[in-house]
Parts: sequence; structure tokens; C-alpha cells
Amino acid sequence: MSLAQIRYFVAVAEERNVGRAARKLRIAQPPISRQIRSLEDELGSPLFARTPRGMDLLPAGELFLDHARKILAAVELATSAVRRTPSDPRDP
Amino acid sequence: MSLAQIRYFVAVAEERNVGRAARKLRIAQPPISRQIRSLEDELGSPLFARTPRGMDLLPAGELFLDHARKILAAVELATSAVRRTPSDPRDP
DNA sequence: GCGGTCCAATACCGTTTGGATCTCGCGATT
DNA sequence: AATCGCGAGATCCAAACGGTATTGGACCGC
Repeated sequence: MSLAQIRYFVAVAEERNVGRAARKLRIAQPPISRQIRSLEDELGSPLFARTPRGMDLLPAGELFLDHARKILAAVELATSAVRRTPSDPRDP
Repeated sequence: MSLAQIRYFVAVAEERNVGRAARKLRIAQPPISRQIRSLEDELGSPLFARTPRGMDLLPAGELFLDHARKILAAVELATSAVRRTPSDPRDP
């Protein structure tokens, strides 16, 4: 599992549509399809139901979405925390 | 930033030594050096002080270590949560 | 019913990234 | 002074990633 996969997953879950998620992320559609599938494989259960209109979150997907957001928030918190802490106070 | 980088960082922080961290992770030493350096570059501040004996955590490193552990814990929590939630109750 | 449209999935390719191996340079220890 | 352990750099190769082009399936208006 990679942070990129998690970001892709959240985008698709929010857009309920791979193509829109791709445009939002400024990336092509196929990579997102692939990463989502690979994420599902790794987790051992599908996260979305594929419909002709797009992607519907399954219960497992809803559950994972909560965790995914927490992970991304933790990453942002970590980076901003360190960025605010120069090793030398005269640095910034 | 990648989850691998975070895992490497935690291992080095715990071992205070790149070589030992490498052995623990069953990976070679140079990749870890590179990833740590790339992580520091991305964060904009060094996390370790390089000494002839190994690596000493700087204050920024201590700070990041807390966050890093939380990130990894969140990832583990997310995966185990989903793994416990088969889409079909007859699955497992 | 039939072409058009929108969707995700697949196939293939070029590039990038990541790890392994080998080597060097620096300090500490004796 | 010699050696040992450490992190870092350079290079090579394999794996992963993203992009383009294309396919296949479900719904739409006509």
C-alpha cells in the first residue's frame, strides 16, 4: 500500500467516478483504476461496486475511507510539524 | 514521501544506526541512506545528526518520529479493519 | 433496434524509481 | 600508525509507475 493509492482512493470515493477523480488529481484515468484494484487486492476485499455510472462505495470502502482520511491527515500533520521546526532557529 | 521512507526512518531512529536498521529490515544499507536523505530533503530539515558511531536524532527527528509512528499505526489499523470486514459474510 | 455517449478495464510502451553491489572517506579505538 | 565500523556516493539492473490508445459494456435519444 502506498500513500498515492490512498490519495487516489479518497479522490475516487469523493467523486464516485474514476474519470473525475483523475481530472481532479491531474493524472490519467487508467493509473487510478489500476491502483484502486491493486489496493483492493492487497486488502483482500473490494472497496467499490462498479456500476455503469461510476463507482459506489461498499461498506468496506466506507470503513476504509475513514481510516484513509486519518492517514493522510497524519501525514500532513507530520510534514507541517517538521517544517515548522528548523534545526537551527536562525534557519528560516 | 512514501510509507517505505517512514518505515526506514523509524527503524533507523530506533537502532540509531543505518546498518543495523538495514539488517533488521532485511534490506541493504545504501537504499536506506538514500531514502532518509530524500525524506530530509522533502521535509526541508535534517532529522539526524551523522556521527562516526551512527545516527543521532535531532529535535526535528524526535518530533517526526512521533508522527511517523502514528502514521504507521493508522495504516495498520486501516488494513486490519478492512480485512475484518468481508463484503460477503460467507466469504471468510 | 441502433448509433452515440459515458464509464471502467486492458494492452502496450517509455520513463522513473528502488534495491543490490562495490567502493571511498572519515573518526574512533587500540 | 593500523584497523575497524560507520555513512555516503556511484553504478547497474529489475520492478513499478504513469501515459496513450483501445476495448467492452451499459444507458440514452432517435
